[in-house]
Amino acid sequence: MLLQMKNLVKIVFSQYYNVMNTNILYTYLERLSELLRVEARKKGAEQGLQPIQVEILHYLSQCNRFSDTPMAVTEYLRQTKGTVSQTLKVLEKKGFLHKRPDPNDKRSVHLKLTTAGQKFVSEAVPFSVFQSVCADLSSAQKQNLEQGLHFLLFELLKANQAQTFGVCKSCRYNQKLPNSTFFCQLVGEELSPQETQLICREHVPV
Amino acid sequence: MLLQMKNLVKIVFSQYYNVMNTNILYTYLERLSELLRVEARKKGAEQGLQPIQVEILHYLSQCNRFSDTPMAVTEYLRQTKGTVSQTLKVLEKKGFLHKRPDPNDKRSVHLKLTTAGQKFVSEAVPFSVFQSVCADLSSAQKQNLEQGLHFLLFELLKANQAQTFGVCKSCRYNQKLPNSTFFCQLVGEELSPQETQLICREHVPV
DNA sequence: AAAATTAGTATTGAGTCGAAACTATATTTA
DNA sequence: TAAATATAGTTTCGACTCAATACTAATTTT
Repeated sequence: MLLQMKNLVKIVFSQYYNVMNTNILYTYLERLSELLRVEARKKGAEQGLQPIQVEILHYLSQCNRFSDTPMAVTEYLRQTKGTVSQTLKVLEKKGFLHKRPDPNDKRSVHLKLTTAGQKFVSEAVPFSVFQSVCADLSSAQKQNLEQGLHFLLFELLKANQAQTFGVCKSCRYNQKLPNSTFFCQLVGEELSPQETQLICREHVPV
Repeated sequence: MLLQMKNLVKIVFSQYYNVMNTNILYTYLERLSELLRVEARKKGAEQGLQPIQVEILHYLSQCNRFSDTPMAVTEYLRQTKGTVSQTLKVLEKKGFLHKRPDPNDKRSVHLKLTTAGQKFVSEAVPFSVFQSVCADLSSAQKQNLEQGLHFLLFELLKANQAQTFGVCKSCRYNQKLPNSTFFCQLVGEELSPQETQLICREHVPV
């Protein structure tokens, strides 16, 4: 590398300079994004999984029972339903999830992780390097980052008129009942405390 | 949507609960990353460009004259040189860049954006929605975010033994000369002030 | 009862991506 | 200085993503 640079010393050729007017935040996010993607690819490759497949498994491990359908995955990942349908087919064939027909709507199916799917997510997401780097953040730094990213994410989603896919705990429709359970005013059903920590496609921020 | 949820009220079926042990920071980054990618895809689609092609053009608009080769792009995006070679071929065919042989090393080529390439980057990166959302951040928030992301990015790169690809201004080898120019102690060449704001593949943080 | 909407699948073509094999040039070493 | 090694880049292959389009079947609206 050094040697190669010694040669570069001799090089002289014209060079236009681009003004650096681009947002540094964008550059950081773009790089981090690419890095995460490459990391997810590496992790997934051990099981023959693509990055998008890893993301789908991760989503399915976090979503509630109203949000585990192909359409919900489609909205979450902001892709077309055809694309998602194909990828789900691959994941099913590989044994990471299976489909259960909805008992009430015959058009609809529910996606459930198999044991292999759950195992993969719990072991591989988020990958260990990321976790150890996060551990080095001070709690103030961590909170600042979380707040900032939350703001960016939700504002971008708002601008795209997309669902926020937050957890019930932070949803307008979620109501605390006296007996330490919760109630969703949209679906009109009771939710256990654990359930309020899962992602919902109908989430509306308070 | 509402109507559909009314039906869900009737649904009763077993549900296992996954413990939410995953890092919220990771989930935010993963989603932001996917959102940025989708957005880049949309922007690029108008010109027939894929997300990765947009990223390559963006990189080439920011890198210095020692870092505009296929190998540098490969390292920056952390992919294989074969993949990058293919993508560059497409970008060249589409008229967004052209290749210039290196006068000193006959193996090497330099990638230069065409006018169309420069025009695309300056208009499309970062996309306008992102810019307007960033404008709503307080300067303190912005600084916190920048610091936090910078930390995550550089620590992850360090963990992967990857080059940091920072700008000369923040490089160990960069030396300020009295006459408001700079000097790179690695390549042994003078750098103009503008040049010190460009990305270098040999960057080593101070 | 007819029309419109919704959930999901299948097909097609351009492109990504890693792996592997390859060419040509440059550097190291013996 | 000749041989071995390293480096920059290209090509080919096969599995996969992805948007677009067309499609089926079920459900809701009119």
